[in-house]
Amino acid sequence: MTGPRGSQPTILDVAARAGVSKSAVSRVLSGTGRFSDETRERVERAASELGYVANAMARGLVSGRTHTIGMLVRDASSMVYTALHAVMERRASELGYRVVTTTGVGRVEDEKSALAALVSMRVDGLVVCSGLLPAAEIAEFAPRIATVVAGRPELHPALSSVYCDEADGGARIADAVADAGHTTVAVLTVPQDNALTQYARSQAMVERLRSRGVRVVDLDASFVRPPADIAADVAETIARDGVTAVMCPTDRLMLDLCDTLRRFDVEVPGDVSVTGFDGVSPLANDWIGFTTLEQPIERIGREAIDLVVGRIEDPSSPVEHRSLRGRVIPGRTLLPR
Amino acid sequence: MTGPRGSQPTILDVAARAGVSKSAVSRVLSGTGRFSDETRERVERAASELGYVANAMARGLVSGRTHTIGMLVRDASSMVYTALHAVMERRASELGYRVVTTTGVGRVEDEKSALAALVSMRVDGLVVCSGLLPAAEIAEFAPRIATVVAGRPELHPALSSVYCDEADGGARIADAVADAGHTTVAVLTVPQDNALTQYARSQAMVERLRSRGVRVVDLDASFVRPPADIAADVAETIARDGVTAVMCPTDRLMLDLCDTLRRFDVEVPGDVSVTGFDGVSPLANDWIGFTTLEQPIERIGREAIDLVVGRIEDPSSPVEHRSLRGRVIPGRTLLPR
DNA sequence: TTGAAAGCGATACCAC
DNA sequence: GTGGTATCGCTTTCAA
Repeated sequence: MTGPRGSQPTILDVAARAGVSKSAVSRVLSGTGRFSDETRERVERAASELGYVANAMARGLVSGRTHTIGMLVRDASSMVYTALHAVMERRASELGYRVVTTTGVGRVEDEKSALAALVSMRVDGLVVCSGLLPAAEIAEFAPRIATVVAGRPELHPALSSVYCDEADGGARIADAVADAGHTTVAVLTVPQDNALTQYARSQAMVERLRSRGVRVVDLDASFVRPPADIAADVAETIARDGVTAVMCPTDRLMLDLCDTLRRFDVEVPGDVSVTGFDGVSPLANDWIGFTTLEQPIERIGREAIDLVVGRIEDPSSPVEHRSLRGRVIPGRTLLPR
Repeated sequence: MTGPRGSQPTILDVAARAGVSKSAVSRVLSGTGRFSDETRERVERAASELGYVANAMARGLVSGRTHTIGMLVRDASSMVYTALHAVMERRASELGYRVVTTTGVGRVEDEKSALAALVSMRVDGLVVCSGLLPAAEIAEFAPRIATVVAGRPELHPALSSVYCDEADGGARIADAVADAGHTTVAVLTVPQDNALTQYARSQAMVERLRSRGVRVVDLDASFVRPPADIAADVAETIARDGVTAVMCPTDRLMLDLCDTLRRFDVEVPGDVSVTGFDGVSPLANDWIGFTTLEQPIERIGREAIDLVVGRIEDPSSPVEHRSLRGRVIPGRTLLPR
């Protein structure tokens, strides 16, 4: 180590050790330009002996490119974002990009700063996977960085997006419930500003149920309400209104509901049928048996990456909005009636 | 926008617009040094009008600090890593750091390059959450970057680590099985080089069971084997050896097993009891009812961050190894016998 | 309090 | 083929 304690070796250290100029080192290590075999060998040896790792900041500063896509996720512990993350990472690496992920810790302010952090790193492209941050905040960077919104319908004219068709999904799972013969159904709904997508799908469920002549009870499932309170409402509506099925906007909420309902001596699916939404592993599993709508996560992730990379490599490529359909997964939490 | 199309405004653009020098802008925006109120106001206005976001590369290049912790996770779709991610993000932000996450896509080679990518970004610290990458590969960077291994016991002298006490955990869950009266038990085991931690916990289970006089059938659960094959082995050993309980090294594997066992007409827990390991939400849920060992994810994540930040801010702070105990979560997949 | 100037570590365009 | 030099955007002395 040449520099002060704790500092990393630079291209100059490598050059000195190899007995060549730093230009030569740069050429060899980046594989551009010409150099002799001997130069290559000496440089490579020196670099590996020194444990040299090029400084991406310096490199990005001059080249203006980082070959990195920044991904903003809403909640690192959500399975949906998690699944998206994995898919995107894979696709990006196929295309020669690296993905770095950051997340707000739930608050809008944090997400803004997380997004700014990504921008400050000068990632080549941005994929936003969060139904929290308003489109305007995201669009602010769009003129300067290729930006795609994934997993949420966002028809902003400056932002491309890929998402599950929530209206179709909500309608289909509602059809499954209606087809099973339920005539009085509770739908858990979150406020629009809690989560756009969840709101949209619940609305679609309500609408389709009504159009099929099903009586609908709308229940408040705001994020701030403890699952126990929601379960209490559900238990009450079962007793009072004769509800025989409950539709949830996410599998996660469905799980919490199934869990807490037991405290009210309500068993799923014995006493009431329940459906979810997302269909992401590991909850989407035959043994668990959730009846749910599976989002096309694989395609969403893949196409989101394809869209950003497309825009990175050709900034003139048009904004696109891709709506992808999910499919109903039948399970044992929905019983015919 | 001053520069060429698509480029971001620089400190010079802000300076020009505010009618001050770039030094002044730098001082105001980073809040260091002295400046008049008027200067501050003009700079702030110019910056926000331009949508200026400082270039972290340029900044980091000169300051030598990024205030960023790089996190390497093995598998972005694993719930354990995902949970760790969320915890770390939260703790880091409390301490004034940002976390960026990368992941290999499963192969050792990819993890090495993902780690190198983090190093090349010159993150201030590294948290490695992967049982895949050999310690030597990780340790290579340790002299120059504060490095902590989380979620896996790593006693390498250059690396701090925080992890769940696998031996204790394996023994405790094994005790639960033995206490329930099972006398012939199958333990699913993965090869050591598939996953150190999983290997360790399975070994601990086997050992404890044997020491309690339980007959143990060791079953191969290599990552490469399809769950159906594993389930077939389990079904066979139930029929042939009279196994009444199966212990799995992860909840995930447990779930796959429960699922595929049904194809062999083996019901859980009716025909056989099953236990898992990890206890991470959402699978750790009363309704699902897994009997498992809950890892202290919250503490692991928090302490990992505390350790890296400690070493970032005081490089002379000693290497530490913290072993944290988990606890058994009773569930309905383990029946007394 | 302010601005000019010197780098940080790499790349790229030069002559040689 | 090779090495010098300007340059990327910013922070940080250092004079003024």
